[in-house]
Amino acid sequence: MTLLNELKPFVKRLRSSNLRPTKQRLTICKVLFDKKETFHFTIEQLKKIVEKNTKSKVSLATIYNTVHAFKKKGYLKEISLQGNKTFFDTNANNHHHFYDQETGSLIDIKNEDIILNKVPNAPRGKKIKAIEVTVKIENNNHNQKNKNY
Amino acid sequence: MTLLNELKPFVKRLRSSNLRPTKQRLTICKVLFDKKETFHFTIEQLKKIVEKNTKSKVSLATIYNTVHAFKKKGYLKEISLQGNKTFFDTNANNHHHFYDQETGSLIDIKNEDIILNKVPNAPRGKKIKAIEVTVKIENNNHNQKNKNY
DNA sequence: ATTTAGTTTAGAATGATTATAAATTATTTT
DNA sequence: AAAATAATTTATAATCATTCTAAACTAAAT
Repeated sequence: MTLLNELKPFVKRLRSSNLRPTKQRLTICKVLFDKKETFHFTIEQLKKIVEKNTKSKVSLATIYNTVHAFKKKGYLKEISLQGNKTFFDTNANNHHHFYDQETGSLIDIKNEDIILNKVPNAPRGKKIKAIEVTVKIENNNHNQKNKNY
Repeated sequence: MTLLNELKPFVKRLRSSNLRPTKQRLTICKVLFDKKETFHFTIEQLKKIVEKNTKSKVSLATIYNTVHAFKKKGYLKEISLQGNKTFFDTNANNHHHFYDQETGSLIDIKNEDIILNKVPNAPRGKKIKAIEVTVKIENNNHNQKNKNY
């Protein structure tokens, strides 16, 4: 009954999106949205977390299907990054990122911590949908010349 | 001899980067850097252009090798975008992009056309290497409700 | 001219993602 | 509540981009 209660809002949310509240989807919801903090993940990572939580296997295809369904409904954001792995973000609101390519680490920047003073007009017939800033970072000592102290 | 002359600067450039000026690399240089305007491309696109230009086959591996070598030397930039295909940019300077996900089209925004007024400090031990802004655009009439005129 | 080192190449290997089609499960209809 | 239906899950195959490999080739150095 505790279980039922904690899943109730997800059942509602899924139903309202025309997604059937299946066991798999509810587990994934719990893993993704029942946290204090938002976070970033890859498909493989999510699969592992879900399987650890449920102590049972979930098909990789289901993870892909569900993540894409959630993305389409606006519950998840796909993050634009170089490289071949796709990252997702449980923070679906507009916000920005620090990205360290050397370590692959990704850190959220709150929307209000970046202010754009000047933005060009969208090309003819188009309008701006979102603005995403990626601040690429590297180690402080990177490229530091050897100094003789 | 005309041919030799127009390739001379590329020979020089390659040599100075410790890259041997091979036939393939020189053709790729010509395709990439002998244009008035910079442009964006994928590996497959570049392969096609190069083969049309030389009327002969070039190995896909060579295209990959060369593009990565040029990127490492700073002659090309890899563009961060969602999706599985990697885009490169012959404009290696700092600049930003409009991106229309529906059409996949990518348009340069000059660095000076976006001004960031507020930027957060890099995390501890890190420094900012580059800032990239992606302005996502969509059709003007997207999501427009039907109106009865 | 010979040697050495770097480059190209075709094809194999890998890794992420998508497609497929049968089995299962949720919902709707009766 | 049982039967019919429609959506979902699943394992596996297929696809696609990218990287690896090792042999053949080419440029540069001796």
